[in-house]
Amino acid sequence: MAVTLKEVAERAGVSRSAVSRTYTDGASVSPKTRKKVEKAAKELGYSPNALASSLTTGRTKLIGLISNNFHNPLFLEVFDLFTRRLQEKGLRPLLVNLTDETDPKNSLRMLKQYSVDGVIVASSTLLPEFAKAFHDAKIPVVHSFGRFASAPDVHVVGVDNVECGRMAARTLLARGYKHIGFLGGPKGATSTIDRRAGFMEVIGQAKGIKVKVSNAAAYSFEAGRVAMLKELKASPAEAYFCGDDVMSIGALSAIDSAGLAAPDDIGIIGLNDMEMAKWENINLTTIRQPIKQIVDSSVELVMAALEDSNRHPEARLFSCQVIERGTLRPL
Amino acid sequence: MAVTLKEVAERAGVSRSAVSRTYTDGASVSPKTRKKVEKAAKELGYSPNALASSLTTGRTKLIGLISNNFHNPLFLEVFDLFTRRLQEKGLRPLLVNLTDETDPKNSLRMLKQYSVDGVIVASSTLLPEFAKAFHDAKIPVVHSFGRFASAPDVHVVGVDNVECGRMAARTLLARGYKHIGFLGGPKGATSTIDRRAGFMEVIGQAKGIKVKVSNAAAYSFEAGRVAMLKELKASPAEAYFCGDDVMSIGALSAIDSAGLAAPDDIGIIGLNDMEMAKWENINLTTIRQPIKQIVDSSVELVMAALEDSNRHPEARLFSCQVIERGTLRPL
DNA sequence: ATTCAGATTGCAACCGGTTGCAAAAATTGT
DNA sequence: ACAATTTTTGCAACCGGTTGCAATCTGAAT
Repeated sequence: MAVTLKEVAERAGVSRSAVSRTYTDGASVSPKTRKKVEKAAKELGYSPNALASSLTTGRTKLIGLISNNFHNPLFLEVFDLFTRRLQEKGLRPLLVNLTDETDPKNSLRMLKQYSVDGVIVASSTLLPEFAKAFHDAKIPVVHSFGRFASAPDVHVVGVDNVECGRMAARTLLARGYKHIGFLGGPKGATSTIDRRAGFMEVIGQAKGIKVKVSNAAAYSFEAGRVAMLKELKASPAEAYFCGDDVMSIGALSAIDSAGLAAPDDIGIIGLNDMEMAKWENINLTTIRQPIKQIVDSSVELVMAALEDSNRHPEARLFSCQVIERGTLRPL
Repeated sequence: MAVTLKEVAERAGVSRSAVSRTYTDGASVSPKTRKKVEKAAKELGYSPNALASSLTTGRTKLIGLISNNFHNPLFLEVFDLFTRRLQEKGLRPLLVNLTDETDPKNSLRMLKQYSVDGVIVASSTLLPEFAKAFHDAKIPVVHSFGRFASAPDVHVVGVDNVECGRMAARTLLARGYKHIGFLGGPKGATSTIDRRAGFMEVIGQAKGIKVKVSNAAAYSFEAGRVAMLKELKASPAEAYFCGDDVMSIGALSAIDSAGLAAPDDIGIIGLNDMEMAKWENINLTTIRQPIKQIVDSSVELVMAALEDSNRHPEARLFSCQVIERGTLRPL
């Protein structure tokens, strides 16, 4: 079917090794034979079979890109960035959708079958067991958007969610809100737990502030809307820190439905700064996660882990930044 | 590194062939040896190397999933559906991002290197040259969301955009709009060209209707907003058929910025029915593309093409449906 | 012209599997 | 118990590459 190395070798009148060497850099080939080979290859339309070579080299250049976030628009941006960056580095993403997967075993088997060189787990909600399972199978893995730990099991790159919580609280306090709300994502999500801790820490140090805490069922529009609708029934706070941007938009929609408006009646600050947040009809004040940096750093880290597979697990944290838009009262 | 077939064979006290056969269905193995092999495999944690086997079988079960739509939220849904469906069928998506690729050669080389069994091009804006290039290289390819042609070069599955245009026009006429607008996507996009043709056909048959046509620079929020802002300056139509949902949302935002509202001042009908369209604060009347069916059918078709690689190119078209929401005046 | 180091080349074995073929084993019928 | 079938098994070659090694070639130095 496809053109093979052997055919090229015959046509060029050289050995198979010679052909192989022209396509492995660092190998010793004279300019003369290289010319011959390249000529023959071009005529035949040859391109080396990466999978076959992986057999001997032990490297497929395949990276498992694993996620269960296929409903948060932020992740479209994340996939865009990951695929481009991996391509730039000569790696190929094998996309794995873990949406309704509960058993790490299955995904592990799948990844082993395709002998991926490494794995990037891109999710803030995926159970750490998954990343752990890959790690235990000696597959280099980095957990992007994962939870920070000072002594992590696996490489982690993301943001310091505790600090994000503090940042949100400070932002709300600075604007003079006295009654503020923490509207988190799903209760069990580590991101929510951490943000809440930071949030409460700062609030606790302030005086005369009333807080209320609640959780949405998911990081989604609908869950955000439902949660805010519920808030509005029982004396709502003046401003809320919402679990993420898409939840925030749900909350804004609830506010609007109730005949109220942000920031005049209720303030909202989100988290992520996804593309949509800056749409004029949304114009959401939010905390930006530097996703480009997280992605680039994840790729860099997985490559480093490829080189040295018992590299010590590392946590890389990036700082976030408040993006002022129109859903919080001005300073 | 990884456990190989040979080790399992030794441990189980059988030949390598026996092990191989236990994992290829349809092969002849006695229950007894199968037991032994499975035991040894379990103890060793063996899983067969799909890439190595692809060498002899000629099938990698890798499917190139190619797109340049990483900014339209609809495509997150599309990727979700594709990855799940492919996984269900035992295929693995190798994701390729063509965002800034102009030369089909590069992508072709990349796909050949990884000897994908087939390719799914998921994009309505990608140049047909790409799909064509893969097809010429004898790689089974289906173009999802591609342009219908009665004698297509490659397998196509999508919707009949001409009919969508007609449907939009009929919907607007039925609501009594007399001055209507076609606000298309980028001028060169075949989807826009086709929809416009259908739209104008129906309008042409109606009496006393005024039409105006314009194009946005891209299928994006910003382009939709800019285009509508421009419309609003010079006597706008009463209602518009917008290139797609995300453009529609941009247009709605422009309408809102101008102090107007839909549907009271200006009506909008979109196309796609992406998840966001039903968000309460958007509530967009739109034409639904049955993306689940398109995806499932694409996967089915690519699998069929794998079986019979000179299967005659086929176009599969699905019908769309108007989804009534709140951006068009009621009937 | 000779020597020698360094560069280039081909041979052959190997990577982790699959598969056609013939031999061996199990099953069937009588 | 024996022959005829059918099933199971292992051997060995092969898939498309890579790579250690020894042989050959090259050019510079003597």
